[in-house]
Amino acid sequence: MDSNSSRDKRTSLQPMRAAGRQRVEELLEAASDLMAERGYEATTMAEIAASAGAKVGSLYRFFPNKEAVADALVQRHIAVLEDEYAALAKRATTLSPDALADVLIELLVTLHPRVKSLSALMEARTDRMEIRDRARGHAIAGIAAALRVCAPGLDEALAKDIAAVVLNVMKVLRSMLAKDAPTTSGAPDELRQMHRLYLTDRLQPFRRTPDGITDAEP
Amino acid sequence: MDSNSSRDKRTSLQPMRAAGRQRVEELLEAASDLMAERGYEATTMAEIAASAGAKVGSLYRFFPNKEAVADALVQRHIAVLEDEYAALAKRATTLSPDALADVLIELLVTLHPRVKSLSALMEARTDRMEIRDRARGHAIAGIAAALRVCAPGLDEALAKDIAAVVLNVMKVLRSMLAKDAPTTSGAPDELRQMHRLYLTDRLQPFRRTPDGITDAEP
DNA sequence: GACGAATTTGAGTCCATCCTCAAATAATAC
DNA sequence: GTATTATTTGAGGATGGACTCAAATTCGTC
Repeated sequence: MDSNSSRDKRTSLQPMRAAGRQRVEELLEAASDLMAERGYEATTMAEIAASAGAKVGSLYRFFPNKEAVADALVQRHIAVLEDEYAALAKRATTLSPDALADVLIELLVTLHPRVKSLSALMEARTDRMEIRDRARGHAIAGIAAALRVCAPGLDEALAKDIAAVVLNVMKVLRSMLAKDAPTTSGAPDELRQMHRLYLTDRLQPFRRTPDGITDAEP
Repeated sequence: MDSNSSRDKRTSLQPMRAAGRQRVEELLEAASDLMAERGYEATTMAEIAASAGAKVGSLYRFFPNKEAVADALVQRHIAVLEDEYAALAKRATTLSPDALADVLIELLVTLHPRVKSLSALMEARTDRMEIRDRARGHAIAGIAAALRVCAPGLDEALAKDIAAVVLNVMKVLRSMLAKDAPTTSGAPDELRQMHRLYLTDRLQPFRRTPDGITDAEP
């Protein structure tokens, strides 16, 4: 339908020079920090620009509106997650369900510096939810794939259901560890414990063994 | 410090007549519905009034500002939760850990009609977070109390940590069952399963028996 | 029904924030 | 150096939504 790949929302140019690309980086970095800190709504376009050492005009040169900034951030976060899940799927062959549980649940925490504003952006309510839905879909597919590497024979649909649970546990752990966390100190460990119990229970029947695959017994 | 109990934020009168009390009910009901639907920020004062068949002026007669509306809603939600947790603590003597796990996790779901906007309000970022923190505190204390009735001897601090986990699981289940839920259909059951496994594991050592209390063994 | 008090009204003020744009400046090509 | 193109600037325009208030209306009481 579209002759070129640009969004039909008004004008917004791709940066053509090194300086422009650099600016875009700075703007997105600033936006990510601010939105992670205050949330999507509470972050203003002027703040983003100022925090990147620029003026609003520059911001609007590269992004047609505020939502486009959020979308660009989500896109980048998706890319990071894709990479990490791919890497994890490779490692998963050598991991026991227990070990996989631990790696999975810490993933969002260790990845935090690279996807700082992800949770704030996933919570934000905007007109087009499509990108956010895709992000969630990618995350679940990635986790499900890792699970099935570790536990071959695990039903595809079931793997996605389990992945949805795992993703939510990851989110809760992240929120518990946030700096203004209003939770008791032992809670994160309890959460980890619950997650381990659950994944062990779910993956044990399909556990990969050195010489093959043990069959399930109900 | 204050001579009377009213907030120092401008004027706002208590309703003096039946009509006024009725209006306040309608306004809060409308506010709860709208905020549950669209979130705190996206709900405007004019919408709240209109949805209750009133004009903004009436709304501002009883509430000094938007935040006061949210606070009043949270207050009411807290009261509902207090009641429910108290009732649950009574029932808990007769419940096995398994049964308690099931009752607990469904609580926020069954209570939903009465605390519709609670999750939206807990997410909202406003100046004064104090009321929200108290709400969370009450919820955790209520859950912890129920746990300790079911499992006497459970350490108080540990009970709170477990309660924090339970509360978060409840929240996730609620969000999974929301009408625009973006999750796979089997996910809620998986979540319930995880919760059961966890609580069983945690409470089993302190399980109440017909003739007393079995001691813990690590 | 007359009086005062509670309630309702809705037009209007104020202000924050998104977004625009024409002109200035900097980088690149030749 | 000059022409061209990319980038920056920052003062507004436009909008929307929180909040105000004086006047109108309704309610309760005697």
